[in-house]
Amino acid sequence: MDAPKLTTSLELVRWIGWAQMRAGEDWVRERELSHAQSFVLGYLVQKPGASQRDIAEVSRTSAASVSSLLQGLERRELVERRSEDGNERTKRVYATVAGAELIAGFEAAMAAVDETILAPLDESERAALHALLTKITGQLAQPTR
Amino acid sequence: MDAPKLTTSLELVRWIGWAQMRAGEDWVRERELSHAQSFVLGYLVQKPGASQRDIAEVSRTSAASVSSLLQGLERRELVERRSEDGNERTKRVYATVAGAELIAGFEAAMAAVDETILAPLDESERAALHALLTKITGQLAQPTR
DNA sequence: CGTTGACAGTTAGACCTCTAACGATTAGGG
DNA sequence: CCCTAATCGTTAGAGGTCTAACTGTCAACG
Repeated sequence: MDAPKLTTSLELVRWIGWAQMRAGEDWVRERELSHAQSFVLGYLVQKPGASQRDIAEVSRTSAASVSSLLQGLERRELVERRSEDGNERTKRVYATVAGAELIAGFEAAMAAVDETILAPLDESERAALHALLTKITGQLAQPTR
Repeated sequence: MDAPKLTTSLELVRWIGWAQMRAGEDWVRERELSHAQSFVLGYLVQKPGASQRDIAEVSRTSAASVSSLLQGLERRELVERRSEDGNERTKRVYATVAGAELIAGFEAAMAAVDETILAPLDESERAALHALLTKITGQLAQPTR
């Protein structure tokens, strides 16, 4: 999706964010992962043992989608589900070694994309941009971790 | 989708862009439009008479999706398709008055969201942000119009 | 205890988007 | 002219996400 006019700052933000997303999606596509799957896998690397409930909340998707999405990841042995703590109702989900390695590759690719996008700015400009963006995001609802 | 850590500038950009998109999606959802439909309708308001080919290219979606997407918009009388210029192969698409009104409401809503997001910045900060973002986007592939 | 209500996860069915294959129309070169 | 190739749009089938309804588990309270 292109931004239509690119006049206001936030149209520019939309455009940049979209360019990032497209690059990331290209990367995961080549590995036959969906955007949602890569996000969930990334979350599991940072939060091993998260419940499906947690995953649904953080990725702002439905519990039903998480269920089928994890089925796919489990089939490819990127993820494991177990019941623990004598709790048969909740399932804890863990990324496997293969899953963690995949995510490491993804994050490296995204960092490279970010570097490309920021290339036109020098150090002081980057610092200024970061300060302005931080000021904006401070006002928005914080992400859940 | 939340951004995971929010440390780098581009993670912040992702986060802001995502907040915008979510707000926009809420708005169109209430009107029973998909994100893709609202985008296409918006494009048609700016480019009356675009071909389906054009629409697919600009919205970076498949011609097949455009086809069924326009069927939905046509059923709701937000859009019209006609063949013109003695050309029976290409169909030209136009937003109806109702369609244009819907988009006007959408854009007003998005402008309000943007204002809320930018609220923490004063005039000079906004100018600085705009300059930095322009410098970045100048390097990226320009949108197709 | 036993019942009732809340909670975690799965399944069923609808919708939307995609890729691939297909008609139909147009343009261009012998 | 006509044959070929390219272009525009549609249809068919697969895959993914959503909502709603369901099963199974836990907790609380009489």
